[in-house]
Amino acid sequence: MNSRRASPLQAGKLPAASASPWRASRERRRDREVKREAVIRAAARAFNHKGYHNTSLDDIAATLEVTKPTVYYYVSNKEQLLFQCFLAGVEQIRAAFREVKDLEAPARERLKAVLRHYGEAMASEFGWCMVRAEDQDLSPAMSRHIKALKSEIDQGIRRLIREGIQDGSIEPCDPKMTAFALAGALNWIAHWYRENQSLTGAEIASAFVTIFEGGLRPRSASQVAPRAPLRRRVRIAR
Amino acid sequence: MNSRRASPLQAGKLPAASASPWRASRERRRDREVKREAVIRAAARAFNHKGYHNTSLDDIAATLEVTKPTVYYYVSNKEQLLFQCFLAGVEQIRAAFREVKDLEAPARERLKAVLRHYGEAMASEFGWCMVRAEDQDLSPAMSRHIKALKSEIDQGIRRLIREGIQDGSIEPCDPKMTAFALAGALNWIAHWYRENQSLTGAEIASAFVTIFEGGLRPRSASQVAPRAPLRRRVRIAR
DNA sequence: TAGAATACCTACTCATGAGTATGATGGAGC
DNA sequence: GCTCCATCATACTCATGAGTAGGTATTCTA
Repeated sequence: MNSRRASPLQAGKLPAASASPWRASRERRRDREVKREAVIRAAARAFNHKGYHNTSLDDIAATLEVTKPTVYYYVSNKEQLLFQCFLAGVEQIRAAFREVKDLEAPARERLKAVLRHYGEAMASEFGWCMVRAEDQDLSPAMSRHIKALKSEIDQGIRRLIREGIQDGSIEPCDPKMTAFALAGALNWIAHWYRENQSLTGAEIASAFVTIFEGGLRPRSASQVAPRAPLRRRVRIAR
Repeated sequence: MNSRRASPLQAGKLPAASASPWRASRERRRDREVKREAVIRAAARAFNHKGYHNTSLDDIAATLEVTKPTVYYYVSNKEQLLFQCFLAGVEQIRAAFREVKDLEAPARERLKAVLRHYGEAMASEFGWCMVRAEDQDLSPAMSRHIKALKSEIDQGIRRLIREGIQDGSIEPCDPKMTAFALAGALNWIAHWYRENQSLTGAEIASAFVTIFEGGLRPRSASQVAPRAPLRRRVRIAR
């Protein structure tokens, strides 16, 4: 483990974003930040895979091929670790809001853009942490912090909906309930999405956006008269 | 199970569904089932409130004013307890499907009926358990069982969507993605809904159904031209 | 080249909580 | 009265996992 010796991969050809910065380059480079991020990323992966409570810090350390105290060298405790994962995910969504802020498009278009990024974030390795970082598992202070961030996003969505209703790009509706429905559908992605899925997060988000936009009720005025009698459900009574 | 002696509360005047059957009536009545259900209900409440891993069986016992071995007298282990809570919730949804099975209405109407019950179940005390009973926390066998039940529900929704597309009551769409979106929005209720909310589960479900049905894009052909220039977002350029 | 940091490891402590062994109590039936 | 069985409590065991104490090696700095 004690290898001085100039490393050849100094000028970063870092293969994948997932490799362990420890064993990857034997000699100790002290880019603390790189390693710290690797810890957080590994934690996110583990939480995503096994859940917060079923992941021990030993597990995370093993993934990185180090020991538990090393993990504690980069992060103060397990709760902090979850919190950092949460932040990493939320930041993606906040960026989406910023990106859209000064666009001149109607609100529905801006909302769609945000939702697409939102969905991508949910399908990322931090999705689970954003969705499952619960008050229940966190100290009161951290719980408040997380709630505030979540609320900020919720309010952002509601605002876009209200603006859409005003500028006529969105059908009048209850902004609160609509925001809940939208966020719920997208949050749920974090529950079922696994990498190596055929669709990317962005594609899923797009599909959802299309569904939400159009609605289930047919738009074509043809409104085919419900021809229920076609159904073959007479069968065994009882 | 062997209750000889006519029980006075046979013809149920059960005050609230929440009272403890133990201390509530000091003398021991041996309706094992009633007590067992009380255990499960108490567990569901506790899981709902504090999460599975943050709830000890001592907690649950304390709620019922008994001790842990008493809980183990009615249920074999913690996992079983979670599973029973899960079942209680899922059964409500399965009942909804059965109820709708032989209706002569167009598929969209049947779907709406199912979704309303679905939403109610999610707002019930078993909602959390249905949504959060994860593979991660369960033995492989139980995990398979739960997955099968979830899949059954998912497939049921997809089938209704397909039927709706066929009978013309639902706009053509991807049944799988649409089912995910619907279920996601409704499942999410279990995360944020708390009793003493102003809306009931059924009302929330109805609101969601309306949103899903109509879609965000305005239906009135008036299609107000996106008058984006109205917006006042020129401000500080970075 | 001698400290002084930095980065990491071995080997603990210690609380928590699931699950159990065993025994007490009290009513039912004879 | 005695026995059986259902019900419940006391008082454990035991594994797990968060977090730490203290030491070692490597690199930086003067």
